[in-house]
Amino acid sequence: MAGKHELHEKGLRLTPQREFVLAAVRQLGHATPEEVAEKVRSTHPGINLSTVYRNLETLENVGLVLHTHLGHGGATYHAAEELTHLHLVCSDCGEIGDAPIEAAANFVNTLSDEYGFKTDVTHFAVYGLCSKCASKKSK
Amino acid sequence: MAGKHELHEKGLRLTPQREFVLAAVRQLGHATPEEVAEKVRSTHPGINLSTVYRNLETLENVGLVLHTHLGHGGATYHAAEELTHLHLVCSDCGEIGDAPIEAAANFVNTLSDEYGFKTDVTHFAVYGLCSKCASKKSK
DNA sequence: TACTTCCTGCGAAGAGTTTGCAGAATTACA
DNA sequence: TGTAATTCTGCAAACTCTTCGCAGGAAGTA
Repeated sequence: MAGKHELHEKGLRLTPQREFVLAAVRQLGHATPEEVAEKVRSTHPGINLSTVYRNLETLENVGLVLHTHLGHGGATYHAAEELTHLHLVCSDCGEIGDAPIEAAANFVNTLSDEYGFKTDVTHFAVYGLCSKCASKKSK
Repeated sequence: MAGKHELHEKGLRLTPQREFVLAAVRQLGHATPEEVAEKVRSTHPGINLSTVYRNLETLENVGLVLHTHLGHGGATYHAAEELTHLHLVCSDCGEIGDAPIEAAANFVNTLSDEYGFKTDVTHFAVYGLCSKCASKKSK
């Protein structure tokens, strides 16, 4: 699966901790550093939180993972190749939904054409009410 | 300008601290709690940071101010009546630009029609490269 | 004015993240 | 395969940002 060389190619050393962190990010989809640590501990109990933080940063620097801000303050991490969707964060229930990037295509073009702003769609969270909470409120 | 009654009408007591916090938010446009505190201290030096936090929360509860997440973690506060624009946060220089809400109208409709998601446009930040940084990079 | 209730300042506590250091572990090279 | 150079990890402490408990003080009410 995850060839060992992808870390070498980036000039990084191949340590179990680093592999586990990368694997955890890929499995979790999106996860906070804390969640990544928890996941990693299921196979590598001794891993330190600092190590997770440092590896997330390192992996982000070489482009293997990315982080997004979903609002509550902390960052959440994604495998770079899996970040192909928008995040719809419900202000009511906190649920994080997905929508394809294409849904924002017009919006991105508008901002680019009219304001010269090159939107990084993969990095922003969209706030609002999910369909469940919206219908709950209209009752 | 800011009639004294607007706080009374919300069932809040009228304290100098509270008035200053509200005034600071209105003057600053968008500001972190720390910035609000700094602003308030220019006229009311002794104000405590906790007081600022508590008043921001109180004022938000009654709908006079709102907060948005611009990404770096902390929240920034706005006067409710002034929050009529999108935030374009530059990932490179950190500058916060504005765009009218209408620029997102199509996007909001798309999400509503296709995913049932009711976007709160005033609460989300848009990440990307501002025109200055974008042209810098293309050189 | 006197009373009730809310608000403020202060200090401490809590969550989340970063940093310095010493001891491993990994890699490169002979 | 052995050895040296360098990076990485774990641990503990430090830091930032935010919240909380408490006691005194201020605002509102009659």
